[in-house]
Amino acid sequence: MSISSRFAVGVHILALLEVNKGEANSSEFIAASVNTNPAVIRKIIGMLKKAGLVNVRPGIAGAQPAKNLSEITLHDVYKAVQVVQEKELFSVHDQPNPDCTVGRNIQDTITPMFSAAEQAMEKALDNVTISDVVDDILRKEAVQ
Amino acid sequence: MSISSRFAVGVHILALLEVNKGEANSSEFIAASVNTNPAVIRKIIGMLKKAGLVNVRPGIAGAQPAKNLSEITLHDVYKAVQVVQEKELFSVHDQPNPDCTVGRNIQDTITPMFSAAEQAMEKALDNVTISDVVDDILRKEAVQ
DNA sequence: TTACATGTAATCATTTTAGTTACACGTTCC
DNA sequence: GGAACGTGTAACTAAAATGATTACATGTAA
Repeated sequence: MSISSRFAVGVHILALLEVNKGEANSSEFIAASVNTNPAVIRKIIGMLKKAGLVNVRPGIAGAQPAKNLSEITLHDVYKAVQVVQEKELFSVHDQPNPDCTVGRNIQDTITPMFSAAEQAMEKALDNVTISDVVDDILRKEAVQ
Repeated sequence: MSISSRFAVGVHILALLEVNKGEANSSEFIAASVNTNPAVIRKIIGMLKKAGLVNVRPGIAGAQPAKNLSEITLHDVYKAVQVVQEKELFSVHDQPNPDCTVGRNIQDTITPMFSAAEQAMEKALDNVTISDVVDDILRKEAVQ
């Protein structure tokens, strides 16, 4: 199972806003870059907006970053697009047998262990900003 | 999206083998503790066997850990049950527009970033062994 | 040979995702 | 005011993945 590509698309969108900052960046234009449907882009941009990462207004083409891109981390985007929603990244089988020693304790035991691993991942995502992403894209572009 | 509960079930099975080590631990018995179907248990045990974590033989009831439980980490189980198979934990949208600067570089840019986060998570899973899980279960059980 | 266990394939229902369509609503400009 | 264009959002669809279930071949032991 894989994590929703909404995450990667969210990063793509923010990077595109910077690289293409002279343009209007309508949902249709962004959709062409991502290669998907404009409605999908609008939905994801709506999530980024709700998280305070971009500014966008109805009827006006284009979106703008709501803060400096060096202040937006991959973790911010990860949270914004609700990759895991209210649920945990790791799912635990529910309703194990309460008549069994392991069954009645396994959930309480492994949940914090799984959370620790999830937090380690999120911390790693905190170390990379959209600015880093843009820099890397432009570096790769210059080399070619 | 959540990571397959196969992972949690795999941990459950290994812990049960230890806590209940006097018994036969047939797939039917384990299924009752996990609260699922015996065939599901057999499939997961088969994966654990292939990874060298348990010993089990056709026709003979029960499975046994193939090594000391303090030498089996959550990461070992994670890999054994193929939570992410050959794919990455993070999925990247494919076929972004090659005519766009961001589109033709985004995949190569974010893939290693995502991998780093994934590895941070796996490293955290390496810090916990099945022995730790069993100890915690028995500790919780004693308190009640 | 009978009883019981594992190994494994096939099928099904459920859930989630992304894609698609459609339309209400906001903005701009003539 | 109205035409053109854009965002916001809901509804529906197709595809993919998961876990559950059933069935049966194969292995073991008494």
